[in-house]
Amino acid sequence: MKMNEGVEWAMHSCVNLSWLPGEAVTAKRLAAFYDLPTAYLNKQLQALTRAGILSSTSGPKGGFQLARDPRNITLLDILTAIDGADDAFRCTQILKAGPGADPKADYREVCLVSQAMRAAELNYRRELAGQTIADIVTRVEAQSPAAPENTRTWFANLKS
Amino acid sequence: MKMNEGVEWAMHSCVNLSWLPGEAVTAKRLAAFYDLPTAYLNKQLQALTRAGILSSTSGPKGGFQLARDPRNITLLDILTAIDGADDAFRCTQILKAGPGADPKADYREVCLVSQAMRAAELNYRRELAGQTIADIVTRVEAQSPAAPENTRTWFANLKS
DNA sequence: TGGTTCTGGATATTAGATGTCCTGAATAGC
DNA sequence: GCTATTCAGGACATCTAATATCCAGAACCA
Repeated sequence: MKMNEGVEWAMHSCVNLSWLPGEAVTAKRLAAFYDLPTAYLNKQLQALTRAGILSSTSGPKGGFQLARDPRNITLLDILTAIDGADDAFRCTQILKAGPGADPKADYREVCLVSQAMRAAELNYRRELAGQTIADIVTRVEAQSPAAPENTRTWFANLKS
Repeated sequence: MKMNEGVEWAMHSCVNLSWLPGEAVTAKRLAAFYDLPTAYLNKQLQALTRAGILSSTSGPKGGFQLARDPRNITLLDILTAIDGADDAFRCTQILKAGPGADPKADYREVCLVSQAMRAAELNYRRELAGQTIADIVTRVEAQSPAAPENTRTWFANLKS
């Protein structure tokens, strides 16, 4: 059970973009910031855009920026945009192959192993839905007060 | 983010074994019950054995059985045995590549994105640790009172 | 018009999950 | 002791998904 690395990239990208409001940042510059592969990060940013988390503009002076208030972007929003909405535990309904199975039953609903796993995962997602990018940003600024300004000057000084 | 299917197999196997106490059940018979590939299910049962959840005996009349009381086998025990103890979200410490990074810091601990994701996952695991095989069994028996007896007769009548 | 950037599809590469096979060790029954 | 059965575990094959690159097209600015 390993999560898409793009989730990590996307979350950090959103934190950085929250410090650059109203500014379009290109995928190349964001990739350079953390030394990530540009084209692949671009794919993640596209996914965030399709999900309505970022907005994008083409052409020179183009790039990505947050599409809405960081207080309204949850960690679950990002996880879902990058990794999809499917649960990690997938009930393959093995009970259906067992003796005494009801062929009409949907064991993804009925099976109690499946229910227990889904309940735990639902809780996990609920917890991520309660955490916003703004929450993270607040904590980062408390931990490293210079971070916002450092980020802004880094992006301002980056040539290419 | 997709979980190993073996987790599902292992949980259902443990439920079945709880209805056959003191009896050694071969991997072949367990596989036949749900029409699973024998050799591969055997690998999962071996993992459960290494984790101390099952005990195994070789030779004729050999097989697997629960190594301890179902009330003392949690869903987390099984998940960990099959899928390992690693978190799904792996902090790759991309902050380390960023400007102004502390080369000595362990960002798996410091990074606040990482912390938020780890906290949610810890909660998930805590919830699974609170659910035992005995809990599942109790619910299954409430839902399908005939299940234990049906399982026992099925295994008793199975020839090969 | 030319250069820049996002969009999205095609494709390559790699890692992990899934599944099979085989040898060896343990064990029960004869 | 001999044989058949079963687990233990490594080697290997296959398949799928993640990771990564590339390119043609559209949007956009100067």
